[in-house]
Amino acid sequence: MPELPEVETVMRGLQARLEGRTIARARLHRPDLRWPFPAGLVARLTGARVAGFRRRAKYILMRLDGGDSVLFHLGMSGRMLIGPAGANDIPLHEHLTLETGDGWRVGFVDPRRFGCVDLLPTAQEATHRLLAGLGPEPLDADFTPALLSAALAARRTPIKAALLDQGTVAGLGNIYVCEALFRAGISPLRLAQTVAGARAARLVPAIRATLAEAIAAGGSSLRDYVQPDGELGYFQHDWKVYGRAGTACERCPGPPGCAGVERIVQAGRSTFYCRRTQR
DNA sequence: CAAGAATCCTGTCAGC
DNA sequence: TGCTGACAGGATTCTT
Repeated sequence: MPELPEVETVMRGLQARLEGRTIARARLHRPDLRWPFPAGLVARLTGARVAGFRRRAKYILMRLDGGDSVLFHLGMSGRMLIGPAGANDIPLHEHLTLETGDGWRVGFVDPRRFGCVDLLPTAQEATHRLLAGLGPEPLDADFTPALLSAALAARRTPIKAALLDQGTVAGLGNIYVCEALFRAGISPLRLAQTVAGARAARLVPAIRATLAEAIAAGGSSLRDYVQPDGELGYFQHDWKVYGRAGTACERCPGPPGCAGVERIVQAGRSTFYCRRTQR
């Protein structure tokens, strides 16, 4: 589920609870998620002070005093739950539990186990195997129409697939790609290399605005990014096309001119779009 | 090489 | 109410 805005919001929630605190206790409840947990993870976490956080694409990096970073990826179903420390029972599918010196508990829950956790020297974040190949951050100033069209110039795949490729631009997933293409008025079926010039000039701000609005919604709807049940980061969204097949497209007058939002399948994944306004 | 398919895993929901 | 099959927001790895 989590794409860039959700990951950003989860990270801010972790920041509020963990930054500057000491991890008094760390527990693993199984040996692996997508890959084995790194050797020495629990030992390194225990007693460590959390120096800060950053996000890169859909990865959360928790920096520890002493120069190591813990990398988290939430996969499809990963969640962070917080609550008071002390309870010894482990919620279903909670695989890693942290407890802070000031009495908070953070649990990493991931039923499908597509997520991952790694431990690396902070100085090597940029060259880590999972981070090295990532494209530009879409909210950074260097993500420009010129940069995007250069990245797309040789791509003979639909723009939908090219934007899902984390090497083109980092952090978009199926939902935000659909939403950004709708906002930009670009068909998901369009060949990636033809997204240049005016189309690239529309797409970059569309991606930025779609993500920024979602992050803002997360920040305003949750106090300290925590839901009442202790879940970090998730919030209600108002999609324009995602999951809305068969409903009216808000930009169109309706039938017979427009069939409304349609669902198609591209590379095995659902795409939602309006064929009248997205060209 | 690039692009599409298969794959990991569990939960949920629609339909019978 | 159970059962079955389709599907889910990711990203690597395998095939073509």
